[in-house]
This record gives sequence, structure tokens and C-alpha cells, in this order.
Amino acid sequence: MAKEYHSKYKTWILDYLGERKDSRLSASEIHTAMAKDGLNANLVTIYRNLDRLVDEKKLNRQKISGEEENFYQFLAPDLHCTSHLHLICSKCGRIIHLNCEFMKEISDHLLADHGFQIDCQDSALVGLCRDCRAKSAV
Amino acid sequence: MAKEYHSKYKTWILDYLGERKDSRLSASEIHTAMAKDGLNANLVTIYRNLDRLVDEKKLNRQKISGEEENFYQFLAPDLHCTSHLHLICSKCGRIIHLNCEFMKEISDHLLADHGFQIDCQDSALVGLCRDCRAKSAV
DNA sequence: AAATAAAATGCAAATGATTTGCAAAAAACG
DNA sequence: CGTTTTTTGCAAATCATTTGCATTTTATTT
Repeated sequence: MAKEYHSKYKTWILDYLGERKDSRLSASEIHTAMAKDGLNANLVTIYRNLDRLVDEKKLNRQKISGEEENFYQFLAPDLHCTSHLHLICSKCGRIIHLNCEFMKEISDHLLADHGFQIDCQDSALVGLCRDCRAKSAV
Repeated sequence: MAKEYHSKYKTWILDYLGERKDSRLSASEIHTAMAKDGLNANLVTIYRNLDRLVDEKKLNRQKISGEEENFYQFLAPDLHCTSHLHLICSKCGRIIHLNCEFMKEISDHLLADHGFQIDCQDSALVGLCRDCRAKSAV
């Protein structure tokens, strides 16, 4: 008879990120957005709920070169985020889920020719998305 | 008539990482290794020299998911590190330079099919190298 | 070799993201 | 309601990294 507690903050975070599957937000960005929505949690509470959600594998935590903060990203079973790579735009933060047949070629090649077994969850390809490339090519 | 100062610490760091092109070390690892070699610099000095070397594009600074520290990697023009991806073993830290023809296929595909222009310098594929995979498959 | 200028160093303290200890508030369940 | 367990907030700790500043080292010029 395990008790089922729930935190409104945790629910809010999951909903919020679930509506933004193509982006990744930092703890403080989430904190700010939540406050704008009238829900005032302590930043520590945000961190704790993010930790729980990562433990429950409902969110993914990513840190890439040049960033000082961790970023959190929605992770649902039906997104298959553990089996594909993510492209992250270094300008706007947009996430592109690399859900194409080419993905398999990459992992096969790495394994066959380099003996390397990729861990998609922790890997990320950084660069410029189409929109930001267009903007910067003024 | 720009004066040319040089720091023995900077030289030591570059030499040390230059002899370890297939690995990446953190500031404190470098600090420790340097001390073992009888050269005692303050950790702050290590940080400052690493910054300079990154500015001079002689080292690359990388941070990946799950790591709290920055890691530094030797970067020489003849290694073409800016135009290929790096595979990083999450277990032993080994770096594999993805210097193969397949690399071009990856970047071409990302650009053509996803409009994404990869920045190899900040991208890294994390996973298990051949040796660590063999060990963990006991 | 001494004087000057610029850069490199060490120390202490600041920073910024994240974590932790602890007591109080909220939720679950009998 | 009363008890138990979880969640929260606050203050303080932590950890990697950075900064301010006075001192030392180095390069270059007398």
C-alpha cells in the first residue's frame, strides 16, 4: 500500500515541457515560466522535481559544450528518444528528433567500423537549425 | 614589437595533452598530473592557461551530459578536429576522431534532409568504445 | 647590468548552478 | 481527527570556475 503523493509543481513541469517537445529548458527558465503562470515555487523545489522526473525517465537532462546550465527535455516512450539522436540548435535551442532511417546507418557504422556503441541519450549534435541558418545568412 | 612571454605551465599543458591526443582531461586532472611531474602551479593558473590555449585554438573545451567539469582536448590543425565528430567513451574517456568518409555523409544528410548545419566542435557522440564494451560484456 | 613595461602568478574572495540539512506545511490514509 | 510519509522553503553548503589585486616573473630597452 504505497502512498501516492503528488506535487502540483511536478505536474505543471511535465505538462509544460510536454507541450514543448521540440525545446529544452533550464531550471531557472522553468522557474520563471511557472511564476508567470501564477505558480510560485522555490527554485530548490523546481530542482527537486526535475530530479524526480529525470529519475522516473519522464525528462532527459542534457548539458552541452559552452553551456553552464543543465537543460531538460520531455521524454515520452512514444517519442523513442532513447533510440535516436537529437540535433540542438545552438542559437534558438530548438530540438530536432533525428527519427529517420539514416539514424540506423549512423549507429550501425559506428559499431561496425569503430566498435563504438552510441548512447543516444547523452549524445547531441550541436549546430544551426534551418531557420537560424537563414537568419544568420543575411 | 609585441613581446612574447611564455609560461612554463602553458607549455607543459600543451605538451602533455599533445602526447594524449586520444583523451580529454579536466583542469584538476591536469593539475594533479602536473604536480606529479614536479611542477606546482596553482589551480587558478591552470584555468587561466587553459583559457588562453582555448582562445588560441590549440585546445578544445568540451562538456557533455552527466559531467560536471569541462574537459580539454588537444587540437592541432593537422588533426582537422573542427571538421569531424568525436566519439567519447563514457567509461574510459577515450576519444575517437571520426575521420572517415562516412563523416561527410552524416553532415550532408543533416543539411539536405533536416536543414541542420552541424558544428563539429561542440558536438560529441557519447557511448562505449570497443574495449569498454568488451569489458562490460562479461 | 639596471630600469621599464607587460604579462603571469598566487591568494582570497566572488560567482553561479546545484545540492543538502532541517524544521514546517501538505497530502495520503487509516 | 491522528498518524505517517512526502513535499516544501529557507539558509547554508558545495563544487567548478572566475575575478580582483598585489606580487613576481619575463621581455625588452637603456
